[in-house]
Amino acid sequence: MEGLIYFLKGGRMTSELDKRIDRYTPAAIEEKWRERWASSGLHNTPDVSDKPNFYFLTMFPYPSGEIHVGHWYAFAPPDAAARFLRMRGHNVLFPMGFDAFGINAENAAIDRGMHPAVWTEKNMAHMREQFNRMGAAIDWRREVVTCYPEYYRWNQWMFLKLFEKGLAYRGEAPVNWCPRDETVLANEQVINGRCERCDTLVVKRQMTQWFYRITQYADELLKFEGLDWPERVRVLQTNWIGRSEGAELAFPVEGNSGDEIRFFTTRPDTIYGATFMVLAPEHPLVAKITAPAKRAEVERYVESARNMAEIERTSTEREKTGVDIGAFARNVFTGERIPIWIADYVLATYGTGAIMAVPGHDERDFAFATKYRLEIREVVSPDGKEHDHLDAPYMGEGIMVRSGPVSGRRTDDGKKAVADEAKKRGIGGPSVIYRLRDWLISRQRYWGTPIPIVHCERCGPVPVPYEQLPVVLPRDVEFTGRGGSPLTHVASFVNTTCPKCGGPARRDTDTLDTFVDSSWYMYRYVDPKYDKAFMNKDAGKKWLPVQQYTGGVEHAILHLLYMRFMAKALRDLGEVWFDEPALRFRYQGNIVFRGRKMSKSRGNVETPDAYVEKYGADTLRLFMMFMGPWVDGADWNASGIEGVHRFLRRVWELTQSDTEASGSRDADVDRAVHRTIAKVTDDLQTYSFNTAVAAMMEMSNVLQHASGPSRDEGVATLLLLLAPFAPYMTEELWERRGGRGSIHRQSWPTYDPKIAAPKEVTLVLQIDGKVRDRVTAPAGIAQPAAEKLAMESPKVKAALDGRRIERTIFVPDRLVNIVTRQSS
RNA sequence: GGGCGAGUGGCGAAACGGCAGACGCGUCAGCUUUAGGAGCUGGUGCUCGAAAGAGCGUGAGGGUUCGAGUCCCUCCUCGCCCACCA
Repeated sequence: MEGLIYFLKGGRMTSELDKRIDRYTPAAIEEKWRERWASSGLHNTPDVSDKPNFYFLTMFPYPSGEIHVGHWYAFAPPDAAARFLRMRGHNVLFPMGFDAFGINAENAAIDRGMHPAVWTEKNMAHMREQFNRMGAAIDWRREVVTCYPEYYRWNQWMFLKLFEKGLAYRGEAPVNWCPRDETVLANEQVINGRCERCDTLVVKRQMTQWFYRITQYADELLKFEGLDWPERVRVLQTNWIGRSEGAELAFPVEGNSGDEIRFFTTRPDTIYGATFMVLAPEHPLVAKITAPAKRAEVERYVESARNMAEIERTSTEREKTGVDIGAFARNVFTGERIPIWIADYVLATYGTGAIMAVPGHDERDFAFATKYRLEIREVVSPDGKEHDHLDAPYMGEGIMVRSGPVSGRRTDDGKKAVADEAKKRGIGGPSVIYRLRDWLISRQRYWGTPIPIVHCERCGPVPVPYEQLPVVLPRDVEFTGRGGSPLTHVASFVNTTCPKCGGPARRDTDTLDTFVDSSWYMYRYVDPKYDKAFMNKDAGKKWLPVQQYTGGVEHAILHLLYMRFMAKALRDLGEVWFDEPALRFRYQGNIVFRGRKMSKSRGNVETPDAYVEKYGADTLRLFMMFMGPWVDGADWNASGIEGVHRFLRRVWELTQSDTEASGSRDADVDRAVHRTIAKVTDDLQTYSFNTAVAAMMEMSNVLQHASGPSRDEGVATLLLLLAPFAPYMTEELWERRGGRGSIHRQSWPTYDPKIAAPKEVTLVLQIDGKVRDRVTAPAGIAQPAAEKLAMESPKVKAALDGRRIERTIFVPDRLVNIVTRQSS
């Protein structure tokens, strides 16, 4: 069969027999071109060519083992978009790699006894093969794999650079701990109080960990200037960073210790209503200032808060609890002595871990005060009148009452007045805080980048000297799944000497969060084998920043925020020359299966291989793009795949049949062709793949019923338009029709608006907005002529009977609407 | 509880404020075929009607407009994100 296809190539079929034999056989065609493209290096991208460079990046996958339909959805449409840009005259870098570190590999090792490195290699080999079957135009020479020492040594290098700059630090903080994975998690990896990976309830633990100081860039990360990113992603990031303006103030603790409680508030104007204070149970002052009589009760409460799962503790449904610690602070504005409580509704990790409670004007404080019979005082009134009793807290703006010298002011004005007054008295002043916390980057896991730090009893944490990088992850370890990270048990790795004093020391056994790996991989693609720096800057200058980035919305906060942070940090280290790593971002929606996320544990992962086998990769690519709007994702249902396959077969048949070399042009066909060029070009720029495919289907329907030179040219044009979508079949047909070189190296067709413009239009005739008739008119018909046509319509005449014409609306080439009034 | 997004045929969907349902799936009828399949031609929102045609139709209700799936308000349902953030 295959031989026959080769034999027949280029020739037009004449007999019925030949026609039947020379059918579309995707399997043979696709294999043939996979080999040819690989050997000719068709997808290799030079750093310099006669065309302008364009860096088109799609988020690299985790090597989970299988390219599933979700991957196809993420990669096939961007591949088409990248191919389109190539035909439009760009030198497009479309690289691929693997985000190869991570906990799954380690779990596979524990479950199956296979080393994570072996498991990962096996998976990558399979997935590369699947990428190739997809027909993705990937330059594999530029592949990046994050678990190789030549990659992660630069991860370590960056860590040390950030450490020098104070952007990486070791600190004690209440952190998220997953008891099952036995590791800490970043805030961003806790989903509904559960571990992102294994769904186990996360608890808070006080631990010493490594952090990247992302909060230093909070304000800059809120700016999206010059970025063409979807509104949705910008909003998600903005909310995640959570900027709040207010004041940070301090009230002294009663007694001689000189202690004070610092707190943040967005409502300094309500300070005269602060009738008590609340500390987080973990607040460092608790142990110090608790009254001896209350100590036992307080300790019990602190202990129970510590053991509570994060989700339970922060549940809004739960009734508030707390304990009076028997200490007092002074509200320096009212001069009053106010009680200090601890309660777990105050979070140690936000602000200063302490609040002034204003029950009259805060819901949570109101609920707490009501339960524990604490004073609720009105200090803001909507109308300026004082009320003796509040049934509910009043959170709105208004006139300040019972507020000493600032009474009678409006709250917006009072905010500033109180903050200024506090500053004058030396107890604080205006302040801004963020919801965003520093990025916790250390993990107690094996399969990741070792943190290049040595702990010396005498010198403390000491950076590994740059010339000793990489700190290689030891291969021989035992995977038991218990007893913490396997690294802690590898004596040859752990025991070392201090680079500073030469004394005995221990290596840090934590590894870096894999989101660190992926925060800079786009710089590595330009020259992944470069061994003098994390990036070959000469090559990088030709490509970066990324002009188009695509990936799933689920990374809107995690990866996309870390990636932006890393670019800014590297910029401040003098290592990159731009503020933002990716100028334009577009996301695809999720592919779900019967309304649920596909996952191996649910056993509902759909593999594309069977469809590729049956219909070919071109069909599956096209189907992925035809299903619906790319941003919306889809519930996987392959029932429509026959339709796109039939379309490809029809295109194939179009190119097989005889055509008339002579004959006259057909204006209708020419118009359809040029309109389709316009539509597909437009849709590819806006990622509206589904309507682009629909337009090509319409075009092929027109061509099927046409003949002559217009048809022949139309078929050639259709192949070019279809090339980014169905690269294999179009390449085969291009060759058979005697095309020179690869179809993928051809120029994208252009269209003539004059040819695309319709000659005739259908004018809709309306009476009072209701459609009464339709007439055909020459395009560009003027209003008077159109109105005349309308008045000639019998249906319009009938509908106008007994009505007086008030006015007429004319929309060129579209409609005439006659507005009437009942004549009396 | 807050924020964002979405509700259109049996299904996936399309529609610069201007012919609702392009394109495709499914389905029905016809042609073709020994048969199955594939292919081709045509129909297919709902209701009434033999037909011509008429009426009704974009989650519900109101509004703006000559004209609303599209803009505004209220509500309902679903999805995503955040969720005691001071």
